[in-house]
Amino acid sequence: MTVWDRPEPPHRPVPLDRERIVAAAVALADEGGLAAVSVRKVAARLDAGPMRLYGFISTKDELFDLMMDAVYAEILPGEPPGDWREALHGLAHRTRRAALRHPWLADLLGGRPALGPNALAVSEATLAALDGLADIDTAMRAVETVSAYFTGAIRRELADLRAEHATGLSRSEWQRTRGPYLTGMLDTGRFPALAKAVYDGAHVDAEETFATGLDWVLDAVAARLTGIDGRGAPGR
Amino acid sequence: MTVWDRPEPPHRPVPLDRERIVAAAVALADEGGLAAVSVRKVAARLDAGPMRLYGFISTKDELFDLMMDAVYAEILPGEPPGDWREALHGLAHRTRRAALRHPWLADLLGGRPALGPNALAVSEATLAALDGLADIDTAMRAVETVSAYFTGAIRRELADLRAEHATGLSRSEWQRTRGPYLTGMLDTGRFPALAKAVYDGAHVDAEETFATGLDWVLDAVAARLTGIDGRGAPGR
DNA sequence: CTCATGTCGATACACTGTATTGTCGCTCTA
DNA sequence: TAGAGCGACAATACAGTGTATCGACATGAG
Repeated sequence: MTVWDRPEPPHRPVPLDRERIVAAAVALADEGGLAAVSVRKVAARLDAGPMRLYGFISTKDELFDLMMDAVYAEILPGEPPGDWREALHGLAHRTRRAALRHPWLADLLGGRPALGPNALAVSEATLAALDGLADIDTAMRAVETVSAYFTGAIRRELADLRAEHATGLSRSEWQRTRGPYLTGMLDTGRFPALAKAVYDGAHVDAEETFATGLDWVLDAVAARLTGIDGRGAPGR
Repeated sequence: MTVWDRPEPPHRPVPLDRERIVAAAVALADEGGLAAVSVRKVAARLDAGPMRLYGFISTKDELFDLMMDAVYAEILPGEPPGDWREALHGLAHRTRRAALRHPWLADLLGGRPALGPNALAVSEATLAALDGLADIDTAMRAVETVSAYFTGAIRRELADLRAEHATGLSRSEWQRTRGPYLTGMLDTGRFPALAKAVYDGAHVDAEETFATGLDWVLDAVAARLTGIDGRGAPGR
């Protein structure tokens, strides 16, 4: 029985694991946004039937969870930070850069609790950088407050960015599309303060806005961390 | 020709407007989350065919925009705030309460630029409260920073809340579901700082966490607003 | 060599957003 | 008053979605 007689071995299914699945899903999302990630398309990229994936995940949301955690791997600090401020500063900026690389991250950020191993590692590294500087509750508040800030800021930045890009040519095209409505509204005179802000504002670039707001928040944290009794000035 | 001879007039379509459409959509979302809002279901609530809605919106996303703006009406300050801090404080808390009434708001917050009339009115009222206290750019930064904070904080709070509720009975059931995995991970010893935080943390309630973080951020804003030269302490 | 097992793919279902097309009542004109 | 145009509405259609179910089949054990 020569090779010629023997039929080709039956098409063995491609071996699959979560890593390959997530990589395919992330690639799809990078190309076409979260909406482009469908169970069928991910499976197709892996030469598998759609139902195959349900051996590894039990719901599409879980696929999103895995994608999130894959990105948290990019957010992990490369080397131990010098101090707590550098740790939080770095965390915020790395998260932002990850979101710029993977715009769909903005849709997921803060959407569900991040409990994957990489997300936990990020939390660990961050909390560790605050160790000994304050009681645990203050440290957690610090992390949560800063995280809340950059989550919100990143979401807004990417929402704006997407709104611009959606119209086609960025900026000029956008001004022509959204402009008429907005200028129309502002010219009604019902929003004088807003109009002044829009017309007289400096329109600083996104990164600087992000960095500045972050510094404000970090200053607030510093005030509590370095306060004599750990409480700092009373709020309100 | 009596009434009896005359046939019933043909079924006249229910008059429709955006307000009714949005009200129906909001009701559906309140009951079953954003996922429960489908063009068909909204239309069905109004005794209309699905395509009917496309005379008022051109895309489902636009329906979401309208829903958002409807909620912004609830966020508008009832009376003029006493000072800038009260304005921002009130804005944050009203937004949070709106999100607790309409949990789906968390999915939309910060997702797309809010340009509806009510959103603009909210921005106007907020910026107006800061008028004269600083240059325009500083005022905008203040609003954006605080907004970023409470957007992120609200999203996280509702994500956690949803994760708890999803398992069925809140808290105890949740501990039993997510608990095993989390404790398992923490007990590996790979996350000592995180483990300490989870086990020794005080687990303060959500509203206090929100309020405290907000006060921190407001303090940071205050430092810039009342600074002699409007810049306050240099960051980083 | 046979049989049980468990993995994989096909099929199916209920549903989605939206384009297209047809219909029908109203209003304006001759 | 008859007709014609028009605009709003509904029905149908299509391509795609997440996921449950089920049948087949290659692989391992006996």
